[in-house]
Amino acid sequence: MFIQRIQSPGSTDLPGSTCQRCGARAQSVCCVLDEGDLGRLAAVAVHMEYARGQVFIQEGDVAQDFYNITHGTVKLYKLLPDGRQQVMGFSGIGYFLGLAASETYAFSAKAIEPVRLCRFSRKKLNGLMDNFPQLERRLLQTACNELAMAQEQMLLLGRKTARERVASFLMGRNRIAPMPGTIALPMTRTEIADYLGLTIETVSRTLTRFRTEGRLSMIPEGVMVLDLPGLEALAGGG
Amino acid sequence: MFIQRIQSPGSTDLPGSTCQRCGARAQSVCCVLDEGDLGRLAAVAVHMEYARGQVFIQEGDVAQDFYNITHGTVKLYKLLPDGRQQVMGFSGIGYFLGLAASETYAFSAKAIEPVRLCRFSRKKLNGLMDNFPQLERRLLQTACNELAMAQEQMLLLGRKTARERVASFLMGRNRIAPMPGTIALPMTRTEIADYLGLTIETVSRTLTRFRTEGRLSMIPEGVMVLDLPGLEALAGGG
DNA sequence: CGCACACTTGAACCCCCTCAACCCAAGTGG
DNA sequence: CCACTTGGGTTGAGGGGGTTCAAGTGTGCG
Repeated sequence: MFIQRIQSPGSTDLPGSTCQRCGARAQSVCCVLDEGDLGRLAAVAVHMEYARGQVFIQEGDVAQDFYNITHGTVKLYKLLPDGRQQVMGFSGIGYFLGLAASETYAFSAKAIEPVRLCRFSRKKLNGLMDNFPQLERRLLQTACNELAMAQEQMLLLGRKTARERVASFLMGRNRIAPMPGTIALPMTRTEIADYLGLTIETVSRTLTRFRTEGRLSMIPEGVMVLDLPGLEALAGGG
Repeated sequence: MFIQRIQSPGSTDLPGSTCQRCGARAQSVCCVLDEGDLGRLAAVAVHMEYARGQVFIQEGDVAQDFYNITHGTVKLYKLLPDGRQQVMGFSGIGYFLGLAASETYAFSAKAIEPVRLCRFSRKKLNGLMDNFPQLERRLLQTACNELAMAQEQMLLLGRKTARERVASFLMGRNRIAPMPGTIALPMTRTEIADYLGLTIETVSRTLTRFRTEGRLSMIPEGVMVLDLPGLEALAGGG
């Protein structure tokens, strides 16, 4: 449960330089800032690193910080009192965490791979937003995107069958895959099940059935798509 | 399917006056603007009225307008190709509709009661946001609230039982009820079912069972809560 | 080796869905 | 006035998709 603070080596610790050479910059909200303004962002950013399995946002805690993921994957989830879990999503590089209207976090966040991220204090970022309206507009866009994805997931959870859910999940992963057709699944079957509102057994059986139907093949890191049109049709509920 | 355009009578049609005396102002995003700025908002607003059953936003259509509800209730929903329906939410007075990152609407909207609303062109409102950053910040808050509610609904759809879903729905309605304990249900059982990821029969049976258990009593406009603690406990999944 | 963890597979069960009948109130039209 | 229709709601019987329970496989690791 201990938190490791990453300090840049002296020569690269000039103000702004860390943000300017950040690998996640192009994919994150930071991309709306130019080289000069990045310095002011870097001044309020703290680099963090978490090991696999670490929970770094706890539902209900006071929301003091925002996070921007630069490496790895996290899962966002909510729990019921008896332990039932619903995963809200899996977030990777460039993803902005912590958007919340209320004073407390609405969900927990756990690293499912080794994760590196930037942490910003809410207060300081609010100050930054006053000076950089394009940052605020970008966050509004981000929030709207999140909302659209959440609504798509509500359709899945409320009305799709198990086969349609698993197919939808795979097609969603395929859309963000660096090499389409080869889908990485860094999360466990349990986590997939908790994301899709199913049990681990149903997920496993459904994947097996997709395999025996020739729609995909299993590889160590995930799956390879063999029948893209078929899976897309299933995912769309057609 | 025809759309009625409401024109204010001459004497009240002064710029800004319509917004200043709007009953929904205090509950809507407009509340961040002062009396003077309201005039510029009123200049870009068009008052609309829709009868019960009218669909005024169609999923997939180009998103040219935002809407702000001043009277009545609308349901927001998505459809699968075969007709399966998922209701994303029921929106009442003061609610801001049309927040969308993409160029097209992500859901449809139907009036389930006679509805009056203000329509703003996206373009004009974007121009307004440049001048009134507090409006943009309020929209960001709104979007974050929506997101939190959507995530709570994902937990419901993915992990709660039928009883817990209906109880959660009733407690949610109770929270926004003008007289707590007396819950208005302007939507049909079918619409409740499509909101909760259930069938109409299950919703009906569950309500009947709550009644026989002495948890509520049915009234013409909705239900009256008799066992608030019990329903709250059920809703929370306890 | 032994343990933990992730995953798969089988069998039985159950919650909710499907199908169907029925009630009731509000039109509507002769 | 009654006959008929339509839409919303309730209730019952039966079936099925997914869960639950259980056993077994594979794999990484101290």
